[in-house]
Amino acid sequence: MKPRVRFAPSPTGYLHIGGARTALFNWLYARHTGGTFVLRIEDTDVARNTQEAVDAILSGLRWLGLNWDEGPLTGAATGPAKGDRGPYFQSQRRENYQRRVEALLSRDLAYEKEGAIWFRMTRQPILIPDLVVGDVLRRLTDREELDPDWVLVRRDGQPVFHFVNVVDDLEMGITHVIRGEDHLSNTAKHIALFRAFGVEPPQYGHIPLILNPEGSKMSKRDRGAALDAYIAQGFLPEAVNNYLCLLGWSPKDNTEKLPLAEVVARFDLPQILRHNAKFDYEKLMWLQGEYCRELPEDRFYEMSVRALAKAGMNTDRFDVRYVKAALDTCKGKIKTFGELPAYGGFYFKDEIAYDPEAAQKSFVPESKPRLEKLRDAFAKLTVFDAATIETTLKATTAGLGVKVGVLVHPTRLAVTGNPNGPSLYHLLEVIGKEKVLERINRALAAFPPAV
RNA sequence: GACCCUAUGGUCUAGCGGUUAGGACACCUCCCUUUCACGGAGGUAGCCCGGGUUCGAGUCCCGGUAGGGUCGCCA
Repeated sequence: MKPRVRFAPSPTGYLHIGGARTALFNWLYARHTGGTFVLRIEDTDVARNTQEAVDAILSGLRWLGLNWDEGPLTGAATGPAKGDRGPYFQSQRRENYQRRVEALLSRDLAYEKEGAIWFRMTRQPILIPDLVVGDVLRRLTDREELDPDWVLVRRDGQPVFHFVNVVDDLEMGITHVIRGEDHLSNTAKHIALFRAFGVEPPQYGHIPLILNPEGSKMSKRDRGAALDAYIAQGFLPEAVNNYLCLLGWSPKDNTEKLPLAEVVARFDLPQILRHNAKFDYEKLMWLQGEYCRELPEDRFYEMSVRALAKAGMNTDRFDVRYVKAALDTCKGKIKTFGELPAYGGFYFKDEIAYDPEAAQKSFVPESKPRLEKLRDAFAKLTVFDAATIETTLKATTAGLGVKVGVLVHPTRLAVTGNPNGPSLYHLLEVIGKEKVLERINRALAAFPPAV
């Protein structure tokens, strides 16, 4: 029988990186084994559920490319879904829970107390066979020693997580439960419930947690915790996926950068690590840079244009060849697309704002006549390409008896407003002689007067 | 507090009784480039502690310690 796995988030916040990693591991296992990946929305906490959170889960998974074989097609709880084990929103599965409660009640495996319905929990230690951790014998804690029973249905009629989770896994035919290790202790409750229903529990695989750099569970205030931040900052899903694969799983051969398709082929539960991993934003950023640098041109352009538009820069008013040439000088230099407006925005702006700190260093009285000399040399050029520009600039500095940097820095600042950026000679070529002269003149006017 | 999981450089990890303990990120130095990146060459830095087992333990066992998780009418 082919494995059936699921990702069952509760829509109470944003999709966080730990949830995304759990989804990814389930998806990988399904794809590796030819099994089925189910998405189920656990919206039983009516007080904390939000529609935005549901939408964020669906769009986040789609952005990562983690397509589900069964589950909702839209964020609407009563909307369309694919798969024949639905509904896939727990809020739409009330009758199932009711039926299951009654079954337990009728066999005295559950009872009512103080308006809630309680499960008669075994006092015996429960063996949790775990595909990742190994066999775990869970004993009662001292608190449970007093009374191991636990609530199935709250006084307000709402069934609790442990109950609905088990009922749904049972009815949806889930064969492997791959989830965070924070559920390991609670698995004893789940196993006992499955047995109460007369069925053997699914197989479990508890994966290690993702910790923040301080060493505790990632929370929303931690940098890098929210998936939508990556989307907003112009990360690439392949980079995020790749990094997430490396947190808690290892290809065992020192490979760091590997495409998802290869992970699908190599992924399996036994190679999942047993210890928690701290989230390393820098390493994710490194992978992001790697993937960004290798992006095919058309995708790079497409994402660049979108990032610029988001920052209010409309590239449509420029010639396509100009846009492409401009973006070419940025490719391989930026890591995320969120950096692009600040890095290469000068290509698409009319007014250049000078970096104040750099202006103080470069726009000094003694460099004014030098920059004027360069401007005059540029003005005489009939060919304005990178090579000619470089030769001209170097000849000018040589004539002045100064280092190349003496002209490079003020020129860059005058034309781009930034202390650094794409190759100066190439960016000047792209911008074109006319605009370059214009910008140099404008900068010259901004120079402080000589004393 | 009880129960459970875990323990290799700052971080992610390889290792599965005999290795000069390997790789990656980060960091430092140099080269390339008089921007910033990329790239190249070096470098600093590690087996939590204590007992066993063994001719020999990062590797196996036990005990500490430390970190994490769980003990809700949250999920």
